Amino acid sequence: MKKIDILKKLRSSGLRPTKQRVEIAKFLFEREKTFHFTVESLNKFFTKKSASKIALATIYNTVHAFKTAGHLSEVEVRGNKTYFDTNVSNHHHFYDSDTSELIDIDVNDIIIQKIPKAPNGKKIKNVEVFINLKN
Amino acid sequence: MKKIDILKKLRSSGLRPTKQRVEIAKFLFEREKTFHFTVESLNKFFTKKSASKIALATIYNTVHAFKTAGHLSEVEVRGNKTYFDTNVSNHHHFYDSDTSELIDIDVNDIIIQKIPKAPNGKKIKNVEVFINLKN
DNA sequence: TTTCACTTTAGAATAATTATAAACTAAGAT
DNA sequence: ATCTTAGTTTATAATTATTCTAAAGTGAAA
Ligand SMILES: [Mn+2]
Ligand SMILES: [Mn+2]
Ligand SMILES: [Zn+2]
Ligand SMILES: [Zn+2]
Repeated sequence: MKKIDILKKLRSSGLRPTKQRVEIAKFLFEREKTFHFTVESLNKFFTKKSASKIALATIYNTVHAFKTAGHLSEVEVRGNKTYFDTNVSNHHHFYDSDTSELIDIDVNDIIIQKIPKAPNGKKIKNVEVFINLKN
Repeated sequence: MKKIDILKKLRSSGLRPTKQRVEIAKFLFEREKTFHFTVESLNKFFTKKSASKIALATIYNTVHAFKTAGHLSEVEVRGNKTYFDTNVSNHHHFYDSDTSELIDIDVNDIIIQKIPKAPNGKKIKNVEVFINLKN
C-alpha cells in the first residue's frame, strides 16, 4: 500500500492524516502481508525502532480509530493483552501459546458441514474458528 | 451434585474443603446445568445474595484452584473480563454480544469437514468454534 | 490437644486501558 | 497568506481487572 493510498484511506474514513496517523498507518499497511500485533508491540516499535516518538495514548487512539473505520480487526486471544489484525476479512486462526503467535487461516481452508441454528430470534453474525497448537 | 461429592471433588484435587471453597463449589456445581460466569458475577452473588461474605481474593484464589484442578475451564470472550465455564468438556459457544451471554454448543453439533494441517512441527491441541450472534 | 502447612483476607501493587484537559494543528473560510 | 476552530496529540491521572503480600486463621494429621 502506497503513501497516497494511505492518505486516501485516512481521509475517506473521516480521519485527518496527521503525522502520527500516517506514520502508524505506514507501519501497519505499507507491507505485503497482513499481520497481528498488540498495542504494546506497536508502541515498542515507535519507541525504539522509529525516530519519532508517538505518545502511548495516541497509539491507543489511532488503533481504535482504525478499528472503528474497519481498517483493523480484533482477535480474541487468551491472556491480558488485546490483539489486533490488519487482516479485516473473514478468516480463522491458529494460535501457538508457546510463542503467543497467531497464524491466519483462509476462510476457505475450513469447511463446516454441520452447524446448529441460532437460538431465539437471533441470527449468526459470523463464525470464528480458533485452533490451539501444541508441540 | 451433592455435598458429599463436593467434598470428594475438593479432597481428590488436593484442595482442603474449607468453608469458603465448599460454599463456592456448592454454588458452582450443585445444579443441573453447567453455566458461565465471571469473577465479578460470582463475587456479586456472595456479596448480595449469600449471607456469608467471601473475600474477593479468595474468590480469585478458588476459581484458579478449581481451574487448575480441571473443574472449571476458561472461555475467551471479547472484552475485559475473564469468563469461566463449569462445563469442562470439549464444546463450542454461541456468543450474544448484546447480553454478553455465552451459550454452549455440544461438540457433536458442529462437524468440521475440512481443516488445514498444523504448521511447522506443531500439532492441533483443540479446535474452538465461536459463533457470534446478532438480532 | 498440639502443630503446622495450607488458607483466608485486607490492602497494596501491577498491568492494560481509558479519561482529562491543556497545547497543538489540519484545513476550510476570509 | 492569515485567521479560525474543530479535530488531534500528549502528559498525566484515573479506572478496572487481576495478582501479590504478609499477617491472622484453620483443617487435619499426629
Ligand atoms: Mn484476551
Ligand atoms: Mn477476553
Ligand atoms: Zn488474522
Ligand atoms: Zn461453555
